[in-house]
Order: sequence, then structure tokens, then C-alpha cells
Amino acid sequence: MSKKVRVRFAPSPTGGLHLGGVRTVLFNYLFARQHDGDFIVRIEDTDQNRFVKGAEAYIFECLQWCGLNPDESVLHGGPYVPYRQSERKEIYRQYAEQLIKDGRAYYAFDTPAELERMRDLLKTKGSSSLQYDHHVRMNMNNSLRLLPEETQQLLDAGTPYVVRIKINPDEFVPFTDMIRGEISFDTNAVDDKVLLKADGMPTYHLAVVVDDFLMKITHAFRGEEWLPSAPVHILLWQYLFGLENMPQWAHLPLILKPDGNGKLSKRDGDRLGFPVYAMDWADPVTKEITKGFKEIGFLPEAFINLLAVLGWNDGTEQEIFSMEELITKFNIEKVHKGGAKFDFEKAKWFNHEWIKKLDVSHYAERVKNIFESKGISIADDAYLKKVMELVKERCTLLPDFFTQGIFFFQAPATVDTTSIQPKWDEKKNMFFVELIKSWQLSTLWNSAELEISFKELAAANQLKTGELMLPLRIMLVGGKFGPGVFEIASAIGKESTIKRIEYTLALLQ
RNA sequence: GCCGCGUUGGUCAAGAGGUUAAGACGCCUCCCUUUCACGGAGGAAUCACGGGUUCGAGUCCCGUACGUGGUACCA
Repeated sequence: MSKKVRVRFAPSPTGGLHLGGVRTVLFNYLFARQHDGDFIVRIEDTDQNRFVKGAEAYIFECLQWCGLNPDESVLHGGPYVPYRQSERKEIYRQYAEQLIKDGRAYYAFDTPAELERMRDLLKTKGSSSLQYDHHVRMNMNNSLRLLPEETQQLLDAGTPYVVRIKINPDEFVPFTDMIRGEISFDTNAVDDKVLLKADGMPTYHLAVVVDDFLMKITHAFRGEEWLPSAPVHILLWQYLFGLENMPQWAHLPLILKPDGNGKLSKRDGDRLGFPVYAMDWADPVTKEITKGFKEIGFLPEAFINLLAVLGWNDGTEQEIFSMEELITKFNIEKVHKGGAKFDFEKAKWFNHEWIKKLDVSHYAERVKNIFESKGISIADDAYLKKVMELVKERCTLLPDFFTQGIFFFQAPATVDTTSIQPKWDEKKNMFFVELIKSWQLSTLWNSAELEISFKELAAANQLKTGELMLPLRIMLVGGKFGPGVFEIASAIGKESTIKRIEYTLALLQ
């Protein structure tokens, strides 16, 4: 019997939640769900300089919007509290001391100035590496070089220090990545990473392994940017808890900017005009707001879908996946190794597909808010839904419902008469005058009846319906767009229909 | 610089030695629709390069190029 699957997402509360972050959560979440496992969110707030107020609550709001709710977290509780690393400070210290006792780590008292001097020296010597490692550590101010009494003296005097891992040279650290297969690192290229900082906080390196062990994490999926520090983590597992208890790793490919090269950043979004964060992020100090996918009108279903297939697919031609389908079909081993450039056009296509696929009641409330924020109050929800049904296949982003549907709620602000004028004549004018009279008397106000009476009248006047329908459309909606004209007339009602025709007729005079 | 990872149309990608190298987005043409969209049909466009291995290589090996990540008392 294998252990219960437990995965985690471990964000730092430093700002907006990036696309790539959401995808990391998604892959973790999917894996947990398909194995009946637990999904944990642990807050990695060990860097007090980068801490941003409100970022933690914001992350949970994003996760909730995406439908990626944790089983355990600072918000949801769980058997391994606390889930905030800043509150686990003492735990890490014990392990750091353990490591020192075992000869796998040491105290380092070097000041920033001394570190800089070391790097300058290495640079002038033409060294290929500027790392604090076995080449230099015996020249530095640490417990490896100092006599035990000297170290104790410094410690007793309260000298600031960090704890560094002691990496042995000439070793190989191999491991298996669920996506990339066998990977091996040469310890000669890895430095003596700081494990415990001078302020007593652990660095990521110590904190992840300690917490992953304590929280019984079985699988660790994270961004590819962590790959180079994997050997440090593996060594730590070996020294502290045993390789047999180590989670299985998977390093996810990066999401790249659409043009040029490099990781997709918030700046690229600003520059190219699309969001990079899941939801609007308001910087607490600058008050600057960065747009999110939610706010520009994405459906969470679409957002999840597009992220899932960015770097993964199930090998079939299927592209539209619901969360339920993803849970059954997702396979971490089929995730791509290479990074994927983000394509906002394709992202919008997913949203368009989901708008069409989902019943409008799933997102009617959000569309209603859009209308109301633009000063159109919606009294009749059923009418709104009917309108949405009529225009949904023309909408890519939620705000499109406003531009595509506004004329169902009020007369068009401008009427494109220049598209009518060239072929307009007295005969057509007379037709519409008669149409008004005819429709005024109409008792059955539905699209089928309207179409019949319209066509009969046209025939009686020896006019082609085709030449009359475009003018009618423009009168009702203001331009050359929208669903069937008679559907529109039927929806907006007799009074509005006639008013709009009269209005344009007057304009045409 | 050093270390790691990667590389199939413009983009996302299928592909596990023998295929006319799928499909999707975007673009173009046509049909449907007397609007726009949806839908349908079609089109242009690809295995980074060089060496091997093999009867045969997008698929395996080596090298090169390019890209990307790391190289912090950040995560």
C-alpha cells in the first residue's frame, strides 16, 4: 500500500498571482484529485523584505475563483499547522543545528563586505565561479576554519551568522524527474547555500525540505527555475530525512513571452495589452492596479482550460476540457519539457468556446454587473438571459455582452445612416411608413409573425426583402451587426421597434 | 564565464525507427447567413544545423548553434 498522495503549492506573498503560478497550482491540484490525495497551500513568507500586505489573502481569492481550493492551508486549517513559514521559525533552527552537529553544515560569520571581497578576488583570479564553496570556504570566517573555541566565542558574543550547507566536492547527485527523467548534478558546481539567514529565518532551501517532510508531501511539482537548486534539496533530504522519504519531483516548463525571448512577466502583459495575473492586483503602496484575467472578462473554466493545455495535452485532438475531465485525464508525465510562448489570441478563443458551451446562467450575474457598472440597470434577469443567449456566440470576453447587447436595453446612441443613404429612396421610405402602420396593429408580436408580415408587405410593394432588411437592422441596432432582425424586434417589443424606425426615418429626411 | 534544461509551421502541439508529419489558434479563399457572428469546405506555412548508427531517422547517439533557467542572507 503506497502512501496517500499529498502535494503542495507554496507561494510567496509578494504580489499578483502570475499565470505560471496558477498553472503550477492546477497541475498539483489535478494530481491530488486524481489520486484522492490532499492539496496543501503553504505560505512561504520567509523573506521579510519582500513581504507585501494583502498578497496572501489575494492568493486565496484567486484560487477560489479558479476553483482550486486547498484541503489544508492557513485559511482551511489542517493537521500540520502552522502553514505559514514565518510561524515555523523555531522548527527550522532545530534542523539547522542538527545539520551542524552532523558535520553537514556550518556557521559562517562573513559580513556582506567580506563576501564581496571574496568575489572580487575570485574575479581577478579569473575563476569561472564566484561561489562560496569548497574552494574558498577554508579562507573564510566560518566554523570550519575557526577553532571550536573561537566559534563559540563569536556565538556567545552575539555575532551575526548564517548557517551554510557543506557541499562535498566530486559527488554526483542523480535524481528522477517525473517529466524530464534522469537528471544528474556535479557537486563541484553547487555552492554552500545559506540555510539559515542572519535574522534567524530559513531560506527556501531549508524550509521546503523540512516542511515537505513534516507535512508528508509525496510529490513536489514546481517551476523549472528550481531545477538548478534541486541538488541542494536532495542532499538535505539525504542528510536529514533519508532519500526514501523524499517526494517525487517534477519541474514544470516555463511560460514564455509571446514575442522575443524570456519568461512571461507582468511587464510583457502591460506592454502587449493582456493580463498576466489571475485577478486584479492593487499594489498596496503605489495603488497601481494590474489587470487580471477575471476582470477583463474571462470565465474561470476557460482560464483553467487554457492553462492546462499550455505545456500539456492528452495525446488526442481534444482541446476543451472541464475540470472534471482534467482530473481524470491529466498525466504529469505527458507534460512538455520545453517552455511555451503564451498566445493571448488562443487564450481568448478558449474563453469564446466556454461562453458558447456554458449555460448563460453560469455567468449572467457577472454580465449583469457589467451592464450596471455602465449605468444600465437590469430589472428583468430572464430578459437579460434571453439577450445573452441571442448574442453569446458573438462574445469573446464578458464585456462583449455589453457592446453586443446594449441595444436590447436602450435605443442605439448613433445610427449608421450613411450605410442606408446610398440606396435609400422614396419607395423604401413609404414601405417603412406602411410597416409602422401594419406593426402597430399587430397582435402577435413574435419573430415569425414579424418576418411574415414584413415580407408580405415588401412583396405588395414590389420590393426585395434583402434591400429592406439591412436598413431595418440599422434602425434597430444602429449598425451592421447582431442576431436576426426579427428576433431583435420581437425582443425589444412593439413600442421600441416602432420608435426606432420612426427616429431613423426622421434622420433620413 | 560556469552549471542545468530545452529546440516539430508565426503560436500551442500530435508523433516513442518505415505516416501523404495529426489537430487547434491566427491568417487567406469559398459556402451558409440578404448584417455580424456561429457553422462548413479549402489554402499557405514546419521537423535548428552538421555528423554518425540503420536497409530506413522528426524519432537513437555525438557535436554545433540558438533559446531558456540558475549562478543572492529572493522565492
